Amino acid sequence: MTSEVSESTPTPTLEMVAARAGVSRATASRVVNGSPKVTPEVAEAVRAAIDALNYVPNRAARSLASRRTQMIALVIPESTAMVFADPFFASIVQGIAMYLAETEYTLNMLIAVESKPDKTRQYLISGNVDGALIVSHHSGDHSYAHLEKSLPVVFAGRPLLPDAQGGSYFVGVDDIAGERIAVEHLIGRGRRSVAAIAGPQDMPPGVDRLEGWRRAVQDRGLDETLVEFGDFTPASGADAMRRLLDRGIPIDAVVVANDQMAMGAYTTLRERGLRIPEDVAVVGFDDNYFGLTASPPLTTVHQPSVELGRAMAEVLVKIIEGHPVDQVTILPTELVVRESS
Amino acid sequence: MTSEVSESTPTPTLEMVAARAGVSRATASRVVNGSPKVTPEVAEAVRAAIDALNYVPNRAARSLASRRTQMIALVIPESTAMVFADPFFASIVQGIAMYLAETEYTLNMLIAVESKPDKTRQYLISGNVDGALIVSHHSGDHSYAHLEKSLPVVFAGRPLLPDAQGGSYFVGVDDIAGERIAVEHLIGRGRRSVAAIAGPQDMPPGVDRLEGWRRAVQDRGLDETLVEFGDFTPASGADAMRRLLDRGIPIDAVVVANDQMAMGAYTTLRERGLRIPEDVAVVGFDDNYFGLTASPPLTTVHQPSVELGRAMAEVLVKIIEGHPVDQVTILPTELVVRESS
DNA sequence: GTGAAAGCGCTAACAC
DNA sequence: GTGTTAGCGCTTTCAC
Repeated sequence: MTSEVSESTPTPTLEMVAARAGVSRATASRVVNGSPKVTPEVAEAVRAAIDALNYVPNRAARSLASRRTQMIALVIPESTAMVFADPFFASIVQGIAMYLAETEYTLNMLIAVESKPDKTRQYLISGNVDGALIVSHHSGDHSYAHLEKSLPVVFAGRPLLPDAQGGSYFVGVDDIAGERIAVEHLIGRGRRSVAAIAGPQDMPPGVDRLEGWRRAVQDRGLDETLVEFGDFTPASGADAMRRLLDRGIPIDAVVVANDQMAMGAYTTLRERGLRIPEDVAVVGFDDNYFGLTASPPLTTVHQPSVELGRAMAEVLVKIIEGHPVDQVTILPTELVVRESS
Repeated sequence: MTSEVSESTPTPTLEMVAARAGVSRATASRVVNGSPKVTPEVAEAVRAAIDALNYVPNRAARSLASRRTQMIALVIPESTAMVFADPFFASIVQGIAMYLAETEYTLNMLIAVESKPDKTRQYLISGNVDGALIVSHHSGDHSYAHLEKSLPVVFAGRPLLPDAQGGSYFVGVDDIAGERIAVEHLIGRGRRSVAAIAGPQDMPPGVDRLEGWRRAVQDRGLDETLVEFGDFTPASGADAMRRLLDRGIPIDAVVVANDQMAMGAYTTLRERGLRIPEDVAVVGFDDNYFGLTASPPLTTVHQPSVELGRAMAEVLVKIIEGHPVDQVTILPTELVVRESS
């Protein structure tokens, strides 16, 4: 047993490990880094010393010498910082963190303060991290556009300008296809007046989901003017629904660009005494538990959010380690039919 | 203008800054670190060189030499990783990140994988970070109990065992007082049969909020048996409400240990044809926008979650920098009266 | 396969 | 006030 009154043991160094194993620091280092050119017995001895001493490499020293930091930045623009209130982003972060927990990389979370735009940029390009993950509502953001020249970067979502993606990498879903399937589902159930509550048109998901609705509606020759916009918040969804209803045109279904606005639409529909789905069917987008636990449970387009985060991290690590990866990774969406449609 | 075809500029070092400013590395370092013992003119020259070169200190080198890492770990147990789905935790993380963004410290987010409990622990005590923030449902968690002997640690919530807090620091709210005020509000509005939907009894907030209800109810000599338990999820709140109603005892109000379970209670109440608040008043706890956007908007006990995160980070930084801080920081809750009561 | 030696970029005594 | 001098703990040629 260890002495109860043991002095706080000095942090073990590679030097100590090497001494205990009777080898040089170089060899000990090789074992730590899994170099193949070490005799099994020697490696074993070093490993024994390592856990006898409870040795953990000093990251600072390691990265100073190797010029790799083993750190990955997760950059969140301040304006998106409310991100955390959004279960979708929350899940992405979770996916990233969980993937990285299995690797040697460490997650460095940065809130990019807008008043000091250069601070974040400088931090990133100054070799403090091996790569960056950018999670922003406005994907392909402003200040991060040319970052990929200095270090590997992976963005959530799709590039803002399809042609301008440069050397950037993206991980996202096909919003157009996802929303389109939602509309077709509604039409398939006999709905003929399918309105849309769209998201902001300066964000790719806002644009693409609207486009998905538009294409489906055009295909069937239905009314393409039945659209109102919101900003992804529940309140804005409620307002948009109100405006849609106030047009006086009968509506028997509405696809909403995210679950939270769909919840707002629920509120308005109830106010007006309309039943869901009997009078108006509602379909959301995201699949978070706002919708899952709503009444009636919301039919929605599921995005694999945790997997999205996981994939972002995975792509970045591959780039860093020089493995080949596609520039754009698209994960599938899936329509989850519940009781609101 | 800079040449368009400039080679990728080598990362500037302190050495280069010093040379350009015509001083020694030591002096340059002093300027970078804000030492007072530098002649203003010299300092100015160095500063000029710094931004001419766009110099950013290399963290690895700095921390290797100074034995400080300028990194703070945010530890989230895997079991709590769903944390991110909980707006309350999400806000705490946001508060932490935003505070740290203003300091020299950097946030290192770790998911403590339960299958390798020592990995996280070792990482923390091996000098990779200057301090740790522990955000766990089970505050004062298992493996982190004795961490404070090795590095500064701040926990969210209150200590599990009041006497066993040792050298630990805590930041939280007074759940007992908060819930008590909620109950008194209900009684003040004439409710006489105030039930409780409590949280898990292995978490301080679960225990304390129940205790707050109990004390208030006891004071007025009301029924103390009207309690059912949930696990903080909406579904469990719905179930608990169902069990409460099934007892056949008339209930005219219910305090729920968090907003999400309150949303579940809403669902059940509606199922049973009971009106909120006419038949049953409902009060939640947290104040997130599940409740805010519910219909009717939920009366709830507000927790200053972003501030809680901010305070955690602030306390930790103070400890690290040797400033005095209280071991326990309690932030105020506030009853937000909306339409459900 | 293994060791010796030379740094990685910076801070911190210690002289001056 | 400023420069000199040692390292911080590790990786990585380069010989052997």
